[in-house]
Amino acid sequence: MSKIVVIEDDRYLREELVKTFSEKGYSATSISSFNATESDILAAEPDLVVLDLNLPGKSGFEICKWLKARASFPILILTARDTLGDELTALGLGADDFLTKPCHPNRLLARVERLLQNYGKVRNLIQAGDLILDLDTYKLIWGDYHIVLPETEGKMMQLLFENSPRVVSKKALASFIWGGEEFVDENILQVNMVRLRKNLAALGLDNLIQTERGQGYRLEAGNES
Amino acid sequence: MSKIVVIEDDRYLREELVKTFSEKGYSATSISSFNATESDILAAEPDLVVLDLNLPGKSGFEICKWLKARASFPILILTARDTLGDELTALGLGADDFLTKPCHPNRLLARVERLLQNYGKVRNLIQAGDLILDLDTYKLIWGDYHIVLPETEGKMMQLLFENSPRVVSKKALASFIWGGEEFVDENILQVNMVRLRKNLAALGLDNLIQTERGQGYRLEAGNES
DNA sequence: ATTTCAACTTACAATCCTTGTAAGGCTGGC
DNA sequence: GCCAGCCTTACAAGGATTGTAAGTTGAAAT
Repeated sequence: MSKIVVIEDDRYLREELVKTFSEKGYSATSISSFNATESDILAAEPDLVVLDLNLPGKSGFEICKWLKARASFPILILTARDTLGDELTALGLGADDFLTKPCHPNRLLARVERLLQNYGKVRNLIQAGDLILDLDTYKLIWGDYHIVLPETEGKMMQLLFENSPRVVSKKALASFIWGGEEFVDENILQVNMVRLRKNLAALGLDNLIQTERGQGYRLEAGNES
Repeated sequence: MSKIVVIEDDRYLREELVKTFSEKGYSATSISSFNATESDILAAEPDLVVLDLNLPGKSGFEICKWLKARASFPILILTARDTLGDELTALGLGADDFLTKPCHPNRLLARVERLLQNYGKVRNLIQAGDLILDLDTYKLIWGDYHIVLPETEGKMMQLLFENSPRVVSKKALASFIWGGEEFVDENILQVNMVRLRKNLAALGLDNLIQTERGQGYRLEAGNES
């Protein structure tokens, strides 16, 4: 059965949620320490995340955005703050649904069920800014346009997505694409970078990938908050 | 701007909704006669549909299912019947969101905005039963599994999807795939059918496409209501 | 201004995937 | 058993993708 991870700092509600999901047959867990929240979530390999916005330390918005850039599970925001602004922000960052507390368990379950069914792990989609990348086919979506990249270029895109907007070294790219330990030829990487950039330009994305001389490449994702 | 079509039999609410959307800059229209609802909607080429469940004649559920099999725009159900069962049914049929009347305009707008942004026309997805087909890449999704079909097989799938569960003649398939008027070779169609079936079997979908001797092929989509 | 090294660019050939052709085998209904 | 309709397999042409080779360009430092 699907695995759900609950991110909620109120202990009572957290356990209530886990119980609700468990009773419905889901494998539900939660995170109780919020030091390395994001990586803890990734490590748990969830099929869906229920995320509170008010957490000690980092904001739920940040976590949502971070996760969406490197994983494809749906994120359901569950918050006490009933602001339309919050809802718009969350949905803009890629959140898949937005419910306010208190929330009837059946309503929550219905939404979770739908997300798992419709937008679940099957669609390997990751997101950076206003770009979406399908990891199965390397279809890149931007606004009304899309393009299907060949595998090598798609993998480059993937690693750049996952680290956006940080710099990715050529070494990291090469080992991600070809898996090899040592880094024999650096020319082939550049060739593929040219090809990728050409494909992106055809889409209208001209300066998406920037070169950091001596360090590597960086993807500056588009308009977001 | 995106085009929204409102399907609602209550005249007052219908005009209210159209006005709400228009003021936000959408191109909103509605349908006032419900004789050929489904084809009217398709003919309007919407980017999103707001659909009431209680309509004179056919049920909203039927319309939702029919549309999802041959178009890729998101469908938002807006209904007065606040039953959890309805919500589950609608979402199971592929509806993308579910709101109950009365509904604050801002809430509705926020949801519409999200659907257009996240799951809009960009992703060319059509649905038949529990299967999903991406028309850009011909990625076929079934539960936890997926496969990427080559173009020819993907097109076969598409036409079978759009007519499911009715029979599609070989002639129709051939002219859909190759466009030609006359139907020269029928062997190539069978070859591709074998390949498609082999690919489906690898996914676990063994008897998905049935042969109707002398008539054509038929796609019997999986478990649904 | 010159040097130097990283980054960029283009052309070409090997490889793999997809497609159509060909030829024969199977099957259900009469 | 016969025939039309359907299925199956093997093969070759064509195209897309990938890596190789061999340069040219450009920016920082002297």
